[in-house]
Amino acid sequence: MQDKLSSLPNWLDRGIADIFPSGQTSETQQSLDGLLQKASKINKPLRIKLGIDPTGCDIHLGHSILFRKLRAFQDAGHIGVLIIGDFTARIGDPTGKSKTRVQLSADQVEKNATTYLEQLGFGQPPEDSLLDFKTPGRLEVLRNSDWLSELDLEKVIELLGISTVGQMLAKEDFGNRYNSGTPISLHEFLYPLLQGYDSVAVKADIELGGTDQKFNVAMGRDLQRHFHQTPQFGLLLPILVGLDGVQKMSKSLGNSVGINEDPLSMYSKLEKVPDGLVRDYLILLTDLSTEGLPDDPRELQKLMALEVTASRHGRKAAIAAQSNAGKFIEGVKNLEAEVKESSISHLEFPTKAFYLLNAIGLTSSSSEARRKIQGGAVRLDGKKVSDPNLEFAEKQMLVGKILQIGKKVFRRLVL
RNA sequence: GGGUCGGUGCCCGAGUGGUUAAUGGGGGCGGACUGUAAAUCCGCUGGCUCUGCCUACGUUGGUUCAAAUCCAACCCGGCCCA
Repeated sequence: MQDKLSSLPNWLDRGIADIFPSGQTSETQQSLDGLLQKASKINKPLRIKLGIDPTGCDIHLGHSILFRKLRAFQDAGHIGVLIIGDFTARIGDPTGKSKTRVQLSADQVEKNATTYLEQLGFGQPPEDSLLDFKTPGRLEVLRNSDWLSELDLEKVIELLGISTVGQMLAKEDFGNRYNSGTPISLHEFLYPLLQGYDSVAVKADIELGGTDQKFNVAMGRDLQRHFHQTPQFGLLLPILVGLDGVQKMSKSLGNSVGINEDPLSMYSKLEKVPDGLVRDYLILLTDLSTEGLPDDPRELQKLMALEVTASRHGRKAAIAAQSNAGKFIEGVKNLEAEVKESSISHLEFPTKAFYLLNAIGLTSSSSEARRKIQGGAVRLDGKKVSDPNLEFAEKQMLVGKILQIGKKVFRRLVL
């Protein structure tokens, strides 16, 4: 097992959670290593499937692990087959879900897909983007509605016959939901089958996915076998734990870092990930060698934040972000150029402190603004504001000053 | 389809006629501390230019001076039976 893994090239081996099948080579089933060697011998690139659900709009670092690996395959000369699950998105992957997904309109799905591709670097030179869209023969972008919307009932029944209720309930998410009495709709059983059918449709040699996709990827193998194809390999990558250090990175959990966030935000978020995660982040999100890393946890944190930021924005921007982040922490005194500005020109004077906070969007309600002030979180030019009803008679009392909530949120007030 | 139990704030979960914007826990946010963190302690956690007003306990109606709490219908779900 160990030998087998180590025989893989380094670009492929780094940060892998699971490869299956991983058993010894047999007559009918070769190892992944063997498959790669054969491909290079006969000069036939492999087809690497990666499916994405265009349900949200923002790609975060957690997603980027998969794209980074797909890119590595591209750079090694293989074909990335990016499947936009425009059809399956309408069902919703039940993985890890306990609630019904909102049904997306076809328009919305299409819009999301476009945003996804832009974020992945569509139209950009390969050196600036996550995936290589430019080099001929390295990427296919497909939509699974192309083949899934063609399925007739007979075919659907055939697909349903390939799996059993027992197998479905053996899937962790379904099993948990079933045992805890949480509803499972029948159509959700279709999701793994349809995703598996994608593998048949694109004749995938390898499918990339997070470890939570094991069931779906394995289902792809079953379907390929059923349709007389050579079953794909499953290459599972770890799920990135989010900034909270507990749950997987997810925008809705508020523990994520968007792939296109500005360098300062990205760096600031990354430099405070829990110590236990720092090495994982380095391995999964950068190409940095794990040899000779600093022992001091704080230094390691900073290094990781710098490297990850650099991988997205370039080294120069990352270094600037690191220096600015330091100023944020030292406090408002040293803060100069890099503060966001908020216009107060639309405000009517006299105005009260809590109203100001809400009007420039620092809080989501005026009640919240009152609470923040009462809780001692608000400062104006470093001086604590403790009365929500504090009045400012005219603009001149505020222009140029810096309004602060907590330790990390600053706004310079301008006209 | 029948029986039965249930649907409460971001989540879980108390409350079964009246100091209930609704106990408690989680999460989140803020303060102290610190490595910017973790752990710990403290505070906040519906909306509104707020000494007050408004909207909230699946939905809609009803009973009552008064309902999350009682009644009816409907919607949604679990379990058992078919």
